[in-house]
Amino acid sequence: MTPKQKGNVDIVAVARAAKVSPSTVSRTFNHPDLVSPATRKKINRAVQKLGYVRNRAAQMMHGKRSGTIGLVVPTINHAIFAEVIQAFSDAIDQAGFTLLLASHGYDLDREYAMVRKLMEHRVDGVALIGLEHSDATARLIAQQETPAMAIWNYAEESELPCVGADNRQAGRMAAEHLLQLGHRDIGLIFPDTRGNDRARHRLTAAVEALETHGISVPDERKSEAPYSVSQAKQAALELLSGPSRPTALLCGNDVIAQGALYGAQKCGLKVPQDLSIMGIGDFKGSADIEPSLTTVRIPAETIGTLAGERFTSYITSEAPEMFKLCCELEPILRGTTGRI
Amino acid sequence: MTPKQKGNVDIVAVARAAKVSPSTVSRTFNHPDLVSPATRKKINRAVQKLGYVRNRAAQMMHGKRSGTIGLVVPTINHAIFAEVIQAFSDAIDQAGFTLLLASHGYDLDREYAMVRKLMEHRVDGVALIGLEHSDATARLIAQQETPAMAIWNYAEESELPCVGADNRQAGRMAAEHLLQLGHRDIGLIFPDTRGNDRARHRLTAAVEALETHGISVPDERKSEAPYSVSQAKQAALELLSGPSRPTALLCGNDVIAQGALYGAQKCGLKVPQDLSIMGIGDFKGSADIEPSLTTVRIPAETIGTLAGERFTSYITSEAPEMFKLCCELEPILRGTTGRI
DNA sequence: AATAGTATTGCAAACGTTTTCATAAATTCT
DNA sequence: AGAATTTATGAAAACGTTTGCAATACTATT
Repeated sequence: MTPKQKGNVDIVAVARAAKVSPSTVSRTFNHPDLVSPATRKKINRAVQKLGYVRNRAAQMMHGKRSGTIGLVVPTINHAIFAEVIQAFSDAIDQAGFTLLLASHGYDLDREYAMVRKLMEHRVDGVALIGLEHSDATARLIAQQETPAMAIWNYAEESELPCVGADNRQAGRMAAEHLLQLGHRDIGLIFPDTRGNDRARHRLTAAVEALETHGISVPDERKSEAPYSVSQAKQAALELLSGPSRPTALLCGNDVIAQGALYGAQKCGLKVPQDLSIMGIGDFKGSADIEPSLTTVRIPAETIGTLAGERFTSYITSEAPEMFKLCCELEPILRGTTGRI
Repeated sequence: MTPKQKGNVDIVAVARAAKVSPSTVSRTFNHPDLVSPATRKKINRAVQKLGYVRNRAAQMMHGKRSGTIGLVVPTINHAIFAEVIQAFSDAIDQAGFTLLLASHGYDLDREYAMVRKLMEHRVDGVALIGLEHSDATARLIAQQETPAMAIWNYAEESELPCVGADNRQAGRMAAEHLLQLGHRDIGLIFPDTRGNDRARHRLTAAVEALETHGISVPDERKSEAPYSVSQAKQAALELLSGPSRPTALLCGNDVIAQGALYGAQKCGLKVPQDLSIMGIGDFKGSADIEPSLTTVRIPAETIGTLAGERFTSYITSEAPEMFKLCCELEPILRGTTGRI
C-alpha cells in the first residue's frame, strides 16, 4: 500500500518524489506563503504517499524550539496532582507543545536528576511543583537559561514565575473554620513536611491560627501520614483511640481527610456529630463522599490551565515578562464539619 | 561563578576548554574506555566548569535512540490510569528513558493526532491504552516502524505486544460473584463503550454470564455514566429511585462503584444489607472506603511496571521478540456485597 | 521590446553530535 | 634497536533540517 523506501522517509525523499529541492519542501511547512500553490500541492501529495512525518529533533538544531515542556511532579499517583497534570497538559497541547513528565517521589535530589534529564532533551521550559528545590536545581536552571516556573504555590518573593495558591492562607482558613464552629480540641494529620513546602506552610499557618486563639496543639494530637487514604485512616484510628479524643481533625489534604473519615466511621463515630473533619484541596470526588467533605478549595484545574497558558506564552514571547498568579482559595462548607 | 560563554555550551566549547578535539569529548561520554584517564579528567573538569548538558536531539540524528517513550492515555485525571502511568514512568525511567505523555479524552481521532505528535518527536516507542484504535493510528505505527504496545488489555490475537488483563474475564468474575450470592435482579452502570474496548468487554461478558444463568437485564436496569464519582452517584440515584430496585449493582469500575455507594447511602440504603455493590479495578483507596469495596482486582501497578520493563527491553533489544502478558485477576471480597 | 520588479526555486552552509578512518605515540616483542 | 602491535587522539563526513543568498522565471511598466 504505502511503499516505504527502505526505512527513512526524510525531507529529501519527499523532495525527490515531488521533483523539487529540499528547501522548497521545508518552506512548504514553515512558510507556505513563499511557495506557489501548484508546488505545494505536488509536495503534499508526496508527503501523503510517503507517509512523511516531520523530525522535530532536526528542526531543533536550527535554534527552533523543541516543542516540549517538562513537568516534574512529586507523584502522579494521587488525586492531588493528576488534575493539575491533566489541565497543564491540555493547555500546553493547545499551544502546540508536548509534555515530558517526570516524578521524583518527594525527593529533591531525584528532582534535580529529573530536571537534568529533561534538559538533555532540550525542553523549551520546565515546570516544577512548589517553590522549594535544591540549590543544584536552581543553579542548573539559571545556568542553562531554560525558562522555568513553579506551580501550586504562590509567593510574592518567588524568584521563578509561579501560578498557585497561598498555602499558608489555606491552612489558616481551615483552622479558622473549625475555630468558628467552636472547636478547641483539634487533631492534626499532616504528611512529612521536609521538602514539601506546600504541606509545611499549611501546617505552620494552621498552628499559628490556633495559637492566636490561645490554643496549642499537644504532640499527641499531631500525627504524620503520607498522602495515602489507608495510612491516613490508620493515623486517624490512632488519634481517635486515645483516652480522650479531639472534637475535630484538620487534615493536610483531602486524601488524608478521606482516610480520616473512614477511620472515624470505623470507630463508630458519627461525622459531623461526634467529630468534625476538615480537608484541604477539594479534590475531584470530595464533594461526593458521604458525608461530603468540608474543605478549602484549591482550584487545581484552574491552576494547571493558567500555568500552561501563561508558561507557553512566556516561552514563545519575544520579550517575556515575569508572572506571578495567586489563585483564590475558598472554604467549601459541606457535611463533615459541624458546630461542637 | 560559572562563566557561561554567550549561551551555547556545546561539545566543541568543552573540547576547547579541555584542549582536546570534539571527538575525544564525545568518546569520553560514549566509550570512556577508549580515552585515557588523564584526558578524561581534564574533560570532566571542563564539563563541570562550563555546565555542559548533553543534547539528546543532536545525538539522535546519528541513529541513536531519542531516549523517550510516548504514552497516550484516555485521561490522566482519574485514579484509573494515574497508577499505571506512575508505574510505567518509573519503569522506563529505570531504563534511562523519559516519558512523553499525551491524553485524548476517549476520542480515537485525537488519539491519532497525539501519536503523530509523539512521532514527530521521534519517540523510541509508543504505548497505547487498550487494543481498539483507529485505522489511521495503526497505519501510522506500521508505516513509521515505531515500536508500539498496548497496555491494560490482554488479547491472544493482538497484533501489538501487550501487557494487561482480560477484561471479559473481569466482567464475568464480577457477575458470577453476584450470582453466587444469590442476586437475580442486578443493575448495571457502565460508561459509554464506544472506543473503549475495556468497558465493552467487561459489559458484554457480564451480560453473557448473567444470561447463562437465565437472567436478562432489562433496559431500565442499565445506566450509563462516565468515570466520574459524582455522575455515577447520580446514575445510581436514578437506578435506585424506581418503583422496584435491583438487589445489586455491578459497576464498570471502582470509580463508578464508589459513586454508586455514595448514591445508595444518600438514599438511606444500607450496604450490603439492602444493596450489594460490585466494582471492577481495585483502585488505590477502594479497600479503605467504608464499607470497603468488593471488586475484581486488576493489578494496575504490576501492569504498568511490567509494561515498562518489557517495552524498554523490547526497544533496546537487537532481536526484539513479541510479548503478550496476561495479568491475573482476582475477586476481592470485601464489605459492599452480601448474600441476598 | 527592453527594463525593472516580483514571485518562485535551488544551492550550500549551518546546527551539535557520533563515528569511521587515519595518524601519532607508546608499548611490546624479537 | 628496530619492527610490530596497541593505545590515544584528531579530521572529516554524516545525520535531517532551516535559511540567507543567488539565480531563474514570470509580470508589469515604459
